[in-house]
Formats: sequence, C-alpha cells, structure tokens
Amino acid sequence: MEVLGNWKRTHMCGELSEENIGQTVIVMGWAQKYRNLGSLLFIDLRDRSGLIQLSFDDTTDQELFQKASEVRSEYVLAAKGEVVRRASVNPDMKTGMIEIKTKELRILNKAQTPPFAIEENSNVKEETRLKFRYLDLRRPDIQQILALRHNVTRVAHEYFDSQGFWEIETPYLTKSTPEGARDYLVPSRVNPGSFYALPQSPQLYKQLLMASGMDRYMQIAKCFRDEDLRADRQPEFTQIDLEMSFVDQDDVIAVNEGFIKQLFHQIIGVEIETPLRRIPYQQAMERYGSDKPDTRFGLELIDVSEAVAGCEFGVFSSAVASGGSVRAICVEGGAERFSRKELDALAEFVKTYRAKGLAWIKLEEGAVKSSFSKFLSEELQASILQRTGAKTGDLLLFVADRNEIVFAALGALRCHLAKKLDLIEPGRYDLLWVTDFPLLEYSEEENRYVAMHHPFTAPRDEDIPLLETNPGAVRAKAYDIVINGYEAGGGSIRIYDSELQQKMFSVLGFTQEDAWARFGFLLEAFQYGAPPHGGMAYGLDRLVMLLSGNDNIKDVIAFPKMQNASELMTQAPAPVDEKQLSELSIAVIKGQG
RNA sequence: GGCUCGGUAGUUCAGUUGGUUAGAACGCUAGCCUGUCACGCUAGAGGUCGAGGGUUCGAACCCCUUCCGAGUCGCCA
Repeated sequence: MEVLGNWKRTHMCGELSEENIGQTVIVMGWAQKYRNLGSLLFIDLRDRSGLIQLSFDDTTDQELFQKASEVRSEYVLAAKGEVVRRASVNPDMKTGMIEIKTKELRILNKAQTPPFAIEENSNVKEETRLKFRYLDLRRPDIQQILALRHNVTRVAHEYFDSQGFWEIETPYLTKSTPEGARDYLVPSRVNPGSFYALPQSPQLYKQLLMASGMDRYMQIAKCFRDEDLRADRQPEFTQIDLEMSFVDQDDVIAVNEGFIKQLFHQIIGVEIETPLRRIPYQQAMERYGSDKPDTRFGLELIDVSEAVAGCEFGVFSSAVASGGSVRAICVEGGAERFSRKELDALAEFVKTYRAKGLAWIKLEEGAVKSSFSKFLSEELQASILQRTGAKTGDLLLFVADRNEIVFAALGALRCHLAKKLDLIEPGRYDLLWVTDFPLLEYSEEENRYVAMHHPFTAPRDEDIPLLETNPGAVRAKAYDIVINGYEAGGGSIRIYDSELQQKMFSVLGFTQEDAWARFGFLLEAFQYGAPPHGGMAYGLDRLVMLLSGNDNIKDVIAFPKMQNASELMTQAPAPVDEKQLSELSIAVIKGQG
C-alpha cells in the first residue's frame, strides 16, 4: 500500500478525451477490470465519471509491469501517464479512442474480491446488495440515480428561490400528535417519562412560519412514519415541502406547475404541458377506482348498477339493493385472450381487495359465455351491453359490492390488466391534479369522522355550513398531484381562523380541552393574525423514482430500510445497554412482541 | 396480523419419478500469452442445498416446525 504523496488528481477518468492526447495526467479510482496478456496489461480504472484504460508494457518498464500485475478488482489506484491514441479503439466505450500509457502507479489500497460484480444492470438479490450497500453504490447506474436525485433537489432549490421561497429548517424533535400515522418516539433524558416525536411532516411548523410572516417557505425535509413498508414507501423519507401566504388553491397549483415543468425539462428533457388536467376526487373514483389514477391507459370503470338492479343474479341485485354498486371493466378483444384459468387468477387477484369474486362475460364470435350464464337473460345481457358499449370479441369483468370495495378491486384490476396486456407506453408521463377531496371520512373502527388529509385542511367556503349538518359531504381545498398512478405530492389550503379550526377539531370528536391541550399553540397563533395560507409537499423519493424510471423506492435512496424497517448493513435498530436505558428512565418489558 | 412468491458454490441459476461422488456459467487461485476491452488457453480450489425434526434402505427433492428476504392486503392524517 502506498500513500498519495504530493500527487494531485488532474482529471476524472470519464472526462478524458482525444483533446488530452499528449498530456501527462494523474487519475485516481478503482480497478474495474484487468486484462493481462503476458507482457502487455490493461486496467480499466473507474471513478464516478466513468472508465479510462491504463496500459502497461513489460518491455518499457518491468518493475512497473510487475506492480500492475498485482492489481485485482476494486484496488484503489492512482496512475500518472500520458494520454495516447489507442492502437485498437473500442467504439462501445466513451473513452474508447484513448488510453493512459502509464508511467507511474500507486496502489493506494487493496481490496478483497467483492461479493458481487460492480457493474451496471447487476441482478444480484437485494438482500446481498443492501448488506454491502457501499459496494452496491459503486455501480454506475445507482450513482446516476443519486446524481439525478441531487439534481432534483438542486432544481427545487433554484426554482423555489426564484419564486421568493426561503428555505427554513424546522425541528426534528417535535411533539407527538396522535392523529394520523404512528410516531417514532425519542426519549428525553432531562424530562424523564417524556418523549419527542420525529415529525411525520413539518406541517404545523410551516403553518406557524406563515403566521410569522415568512410569506413563502420551502424545505427539503426528512419525515418519519412508523408504518409498514411497501415498494414505494419507506418509514424515513424526504419531502420537498413548501407553504405560501395570501394564496388560494389556484395560486399554489400555478407555482407548482411551474416547478414540475422546470423539473421535467431540466432533469429528463420532457416538456410538460401546463396547466395540467384536474379531475375531482369523485370522478377519479368513478372512472378509475382510485384517487391516484394511472391515466396512461383506458380500461375505465363503468357503473352498470342501474342495468342490473333487480336482475335474477342475486350477487348483482343484492349489491345494488344494499346501497353498493356493480361496476365493470371492458377489455377490448379480451374474449379470446383470457382462458378460464386466467379468469380464475383474476378472481383471486380481486379477492385480495376483499371483493368476493369476479363475474365475467365473454362476447365470443357467435357465442356468449359467462360466469353467471344461467342468470344472464337476453334482456339483462342487452341492457349490460347497452350500458357498457361492449361488442363482439370483448371481455367484461364485474365486481359487485360496497362501493369502497368495488373501487379498490377494479381500480387495482385495471392496473394489473394494463401491465398484463402491455398497454402502457414506455417513457410516457401522465400528470394530473386530483381535487375536491372529501374533508372527512367516517371511521367505522373509531366510530367518528377522521380527516382524510389532515385536520388543518380548509373546507371549501360553500361547504362550511355542512360541517354541522352533513360532515361527510364537505369537500376540502385539497389537491394531489398524480404521476403515472403514483401520488407524487399533495397539499391543501389550510384553515387560518381559530374558530373554524376549533369547529374542525370538534367535528373530529375532540373536546375543547383536548384540542387546546394538543394544538393550543396553533389555535392561539391563529388568534394573533394568521394570513390565509396553503402549500404542498412532494415525496422526493417517489419523484426521483418516477424520473429515473424505477419502480422500487429502495433504488433511489442511498441507505434504505428493509421491509421490517431495519437496515441490513448497520443492523439498526439494535438493543442498547442498561446504562443508556436507565439514564433515559426507560425499562424494556421482556418477552413482548 | 393475513395472503402469495422465494432461499442450492462468492454471484446468477439448473437439478428429471426420492437413487452413485449435487452441476453449469461468471467470479476466484495458479501457469502460459504483445493490443485486450465479455481477452484467450490450461489446470485447480470452492457447498451446513437457510435451520431443526420426521417419513424412507436412501431426502436438495415428500411431510411438519422454524428462521430469513421480497411483494401485497390491513395500515400509511
């Protein structure tokens, strides 16, 4: 092993070109690959910019050649030499026209053989990659994702700065607010028995900043939610968070459309047409069965409740009679495409979403087959076809149940079918706003209304009277931005009036004492002149995922957590010793969980 | 907590109906090789078939239990 000495790097490997021919350069990096031909030896040297070939010739310098022949994969090298045109070019390599005729080599560090090859498109299993994440991160494709991620935050800073936003940091040690997701708690040594919560979002602080007259705020903020993970969900994630004063919904949307336009343009060179389409929540549910619809393909839901009400088929008629619905997806040309076995698989698929089954009609040439053919009178068939517009060759798939289940099942089914039938054009981006969310939804479990977004979302002005008479019908000034079926961000206009905020808490079932105990600081702040305000937060990880064409959030986070919320490499979380616990006045109950 | 899929060499995988010493490719080690770039040639090392138990004359394969991972439902204001 050798030291760097007085060597200074002159170039990054991938940035050398024919323009450097004749120059003496010093490059540093990792040995990607070596090819020893006996008395001629090549090493591909890698840094984050790319590869450059080092060449060694036994006949010019035997000692140097000997040293080079000891180099193995992932050795850390510094090489000094002359950039020369290659004897044989490699057209597949960015620096394939040139190489460095090495004069001096320093082996800065040796390396064990890595457990997997450091190369693009590696298909090593995730578990191994995460255990050796620092090696996985050497792979060029992951480095490019992290570079893209850096550029997304850079564009965010630049854009929002240009629009008059200040980046202001808010605390990570905050107060637990039991509404919403589970909190990560942090014990306080100096306040035994008391706990901070890590923020689920900077929501309350940014609203208070508006009350403070900061006018426009933004922050790249870490957020924490102690809930189960998914392919697009981590317990620790990053938001591009922003808030604005003296604005209504259209103002927030306009500023954010500017951001999205600039982001797509600068990061991936895609021009986004603005203003973006907006569809109300109710319509999103009716047409796509989802509040984050993937609009890159059709397969829209069709309500056939009226057509089948009172029909012989009990599954249908009873669903309608009990206040639910029967809805269908028409798969064009699907009659031939799906075997009985595949239809059974689709039925299993929708059962995941608590649907009891999947009824179907195949409109085959000259014959109509159906899972409920004995109830499918000519009359019923005619009215279904009339309602759905299905024609010969098509396949109709039905779910009958409570609306909530019908939407969930068919909403998921249409995405499933789109993948299966390859209906999604690669490289396409479909963006839209979903607006007019319900302010509240009724929780059977808790026997009360809960906020759909959060308790600080403003109701639409004209719906305020309904808060007392029909809370479920109140629409919110809330909006989500949906990209390719992912909720990429969301926001709302907030309540800024203390009275209205207190009314909101009371609708949510808080006593006045409760409300003041938990959110007194906010209610009070609103009494000292809070401006109308609203904002938005993007899931940075999801944005990066979408912009880099990934479908797993772990791939766009340097050190992600696994499904059980642990980190494989460092083994966090881990037990701590008794001394630490006793300092925090914490006793762990053994044998639980 | 439920459901589905997976775990065989360092890596990616194959492994037939339960049948001899569990294979391949890449990687690794050693030797040879002057224009390679998926270098080539020769030889070699490398396995707790996730773990435990059971059935059997015999288990990577069948059964039970369990551990680990992924996806998903619930959950995620």
